[in-house]
Amino acid sequence: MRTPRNKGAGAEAVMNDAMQQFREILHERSLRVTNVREAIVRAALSRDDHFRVEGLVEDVSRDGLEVSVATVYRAIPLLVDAGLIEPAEVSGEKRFYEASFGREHHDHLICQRCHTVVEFQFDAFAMLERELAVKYDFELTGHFHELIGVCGNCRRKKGANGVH
Amino acid sequence: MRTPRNKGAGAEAVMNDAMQQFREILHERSLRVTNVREAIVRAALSRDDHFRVEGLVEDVSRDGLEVSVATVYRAIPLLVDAGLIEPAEVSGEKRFYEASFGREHHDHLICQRCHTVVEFQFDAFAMLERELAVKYDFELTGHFHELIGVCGNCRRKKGANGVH
DNA sequence: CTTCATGCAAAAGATTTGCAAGTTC
DNA sequence: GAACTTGCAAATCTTTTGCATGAAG
Repeated sequence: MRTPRNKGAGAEAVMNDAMQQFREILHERSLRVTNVREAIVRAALSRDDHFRVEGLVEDVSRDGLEVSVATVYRAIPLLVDAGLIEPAEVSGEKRFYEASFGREHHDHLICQRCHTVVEFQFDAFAMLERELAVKYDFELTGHFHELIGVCGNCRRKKGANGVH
Repeated sequence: MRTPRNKGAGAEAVMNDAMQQFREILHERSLRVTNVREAIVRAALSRDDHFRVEGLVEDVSRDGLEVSVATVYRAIPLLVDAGLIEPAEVSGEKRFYEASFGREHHDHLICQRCHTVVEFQFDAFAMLERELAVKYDFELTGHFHELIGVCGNCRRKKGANGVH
């Protein structure tokens, strides 16, 4: 469901770069480089899906080190600011993140029945957004763009219209 | 900041149509038409801004009738399904809604410094979205599109770049 | 050895739910 | 009268925070 990932040789290099970038953010802010924070970074960047804070807690502990949710919550903004992760699936009730470092930006097409998430990347949108920003005198720093619908599979299963 | 609203003569007609649509949803589901639900609908459609559940509770009570938050929470999905309101500003931590019945669909451009919200409506986006839906075999039912940036005012106040 | 990080438990905030009493159809 | 609503309070869930103890620089 997601764009190709760095699973092999490149993966380690990406992880190192990400960690480097993370340390820089920490230094800039006079914050400490700790095992726990690095473990959180590794856990987050190892995920290929949309994850929640609880998921990271479990991943870190599965990795040997225990971490409290409070600590992960405190670390999340740092990872976001360092460009390692970003919010995903904003329109739903729950808060999800996804690894973004070293990956191309994309948006999501979400099936409201089976919750399948398809990533898409469509430059035309970005161009229009830039046009709009100029028109309203905004300097763009980010965006959320989610398309909600019913995927082909679900339509075939339960009928051809949107009625439930 | 928002598109022109029905404040005068048309407002009442819109409210009636909305209420009609709401009653239909209730009937379809064998749910009851109650004073409380109608008061919630009136409160929601009277708002021209992005509101929260708590705000509706206050509006309804200001209108003479008391209602508990639980009841409003229970009513929200009905209003959404009836097409009277829709989620707005999902990107922040808090959940906001806005009246949508009888109003043109629009998306938001939000200033991350002063939180000004500018509405925009740009048909070109919709066309691209339809194209994408076809490509991925989705039947679109909705979308969420929020542009984040820094407005001209804020840029002039605190410098020309995005650094804070 | 000063400043920051962490875990824990408590707090806070938002939303949901069980239940008894009141309403709608 | 049967089925649905509502308010209330308790329960959940998610995220934040205060504080004492333990590390990083």
